[in-house]
Formats: sequence, structure tokens, C-alpha cells
Amino acid sequence: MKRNSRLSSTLHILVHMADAPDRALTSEQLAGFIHTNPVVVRRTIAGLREAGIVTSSRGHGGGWQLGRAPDRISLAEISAALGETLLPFSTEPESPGCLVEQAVIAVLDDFRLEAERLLAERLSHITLADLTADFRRRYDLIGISSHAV
Amino acid sequence: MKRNSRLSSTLHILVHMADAPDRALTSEQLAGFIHTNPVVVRRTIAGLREAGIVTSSRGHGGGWQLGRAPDRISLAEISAALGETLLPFSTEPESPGCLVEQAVIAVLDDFRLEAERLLAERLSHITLADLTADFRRRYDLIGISSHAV
DNA sequence: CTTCATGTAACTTAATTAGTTACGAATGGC
DNA sequence: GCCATTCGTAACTAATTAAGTTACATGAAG
Repeated sequence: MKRNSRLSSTLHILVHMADAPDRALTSEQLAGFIHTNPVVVRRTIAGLREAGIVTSSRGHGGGWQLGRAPDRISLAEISAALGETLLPFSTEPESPGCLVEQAVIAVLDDFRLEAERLLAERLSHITLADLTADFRRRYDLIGISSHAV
Repeated sequence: MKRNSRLSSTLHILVHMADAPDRALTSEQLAGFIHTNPVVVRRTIAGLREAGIVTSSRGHGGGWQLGRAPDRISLAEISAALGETLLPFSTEPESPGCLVEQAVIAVLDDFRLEAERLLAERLSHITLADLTADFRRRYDLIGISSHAV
């Protein structure tokens, strides 16, 4: 799993879970999808469990399942549950007392606040169901073209 | 200089340059403002020179100056010249051929495209002149309150 | 009571970036 | 011409962060 791909890797995993709603998938299986380690998976999606996006169970037949219907799980919630920041830049003071820095940070924080609100709003309209629908569309297309050839 | 503070550090530097339009500031002086090394400064703002945002000159009296008026330098240009990404997540394929991944990346890239357009648009309306104005406002306020006490 | 699975701590490894040293190339003052 | 100054850049070191790994305790199912 690459450095900044926690969101896409997690979505990948979740779509697989949405695609097998009847059974629990183990961290080992999930790790296989994104070519990583079961422990990394458990660590990564631990926050999703706390947010109710997924549930986990131990022992025989245990593993991971969605906590609710895919159309009620938005990318905004997923991103937040992963603890991801939507904007990459920091605005922590490094020279407290410097008025130039204060001005810079004030403007940047204003922008950040507005931007994060905007991005979260947009992400809240994209659900896991949209992703699985897109996946199925691709799946059907491949099926058709395979027949055609 | 902290890890994700390249944008705010660069803005800090640029406001100082805008505040001294008559003379060139050396990388050493600029480094002092953000508590780092002259070489780090030169490296960081090298891209701004290529973008025409700043100019540099060597030798006696050399150093850095703004390449044009502060009200014609937007945060969008600065951010771009720094090579900063506006969104932090990666969408590079790690399992080429996996339809689930393709669906995830397609949706995420759509979002990214739209989001980057939006953020850049907003950043293009904030100029260095806005930052210096904010700085001067703070400066005057402190002056007044100092007098009052 | 054995097997399978998660939960989590602790450690190792890899990648990235800041910081540093060093030196070459311009530039301007004398 | 020569020297001080300043950038440009390469090469190296150090610090930080996140992934990967190992190990083991906990709990559930048969």
C-alpha cells in the first residue's frame, strides 16, 4: 500500500465488502485485494468500526462486514473515519508573535475552513453504492466485450 | 520548517519581500524569518523564480525580489509554483486490471478534478496584496494598543 | 479444547523531506 | 584584476512518518 492511498485502498476494500454482503471477509482476504498485510488492514479500518461503517467479529466465520447499506455510507464519513485531512497544508505557527505569520495563517485558515466545508459537502453526496454501481457497470461491459470477441 | 508548511512558509517570505520592495533580501535573511537554512529557502522558492513570481540576483546587493506587483500574484500561482498538490490522496493504480480499483479510481479522479478546479479558482482570488494588507492591519492595531497602554 | 479470527503493542524497514556541507558561477566594489 | 558576496546545485546526513512484520492476548464457533 503506497503512502497516500489509504482512502482509495479503503474504498477498494469496502466495495469488495459491499459485493459480498452475505458473508464476512477476513482481514487476510481484504489485505489480498490491496496487496498488503492483514494487520495493516485492521489498523487502517479500525476507525471505520468505531464510526459504525463496518463491523468485525472474531473466531470461526469471523471477519468484516458493512455496518449499514452502501447507499447510506458516504465518502465524507469514510474519509473522516480514516482521520484523513482533506487539505494537505499545515497552518501551525512556527514563530508565535510574528505579525506576518499571523496574517498568513489567518488568511490560510479562512481558506481552509471554507474549502474543507465545500469538499466535505461534495464527498457526502458520493456513496459506496455509487462506487459499486460503477464497478458493476465495468464488470458487465467486460462481460459483453468478452462475448463479442 | 515543519513538514507540511511549505506554502505558509513561502507566503511568510513573500510578504516580507513585498514589505521591502526597494531592496533585495538574501536567502540568509529569508531563512531567518522562517527559522531554517538558506539552502532550503533557495530550493523551496526556485520554482517561484521559474514562474516569474520572484527574481533572484547574485553577488553584492543580490538576493530576492518580487517579480511583479503583489496584487498580481495569487495564492493559486504560488501553490502551483511550489509543486504543491491541493488534495492529499493518491489515485495511482496498484492492481492494474482490477475492476473494483478502476471504479474507485474513476470516481475519485472525477472528484479530484472538480475539487482542484474549485480550490484553484478560490485561491486565484487571494493575492499577496491581500496578505500584506492583513499584515499591515495587524501592525497598526498593535501600534495603537501599545500607545493605549 | 482446538481452531480461527480480531485487537493491539512493539519493533523493523522504507520512503520522504528538511537540514547541512561544499563548491562552482556570477556580480559588483575596490 | 582581485576579493567579497550571493545564488545554484549536488551530495550527503538526520529526522520523521507510515507501512510492514512479529508476537501474543482475547474471544467466538464448532
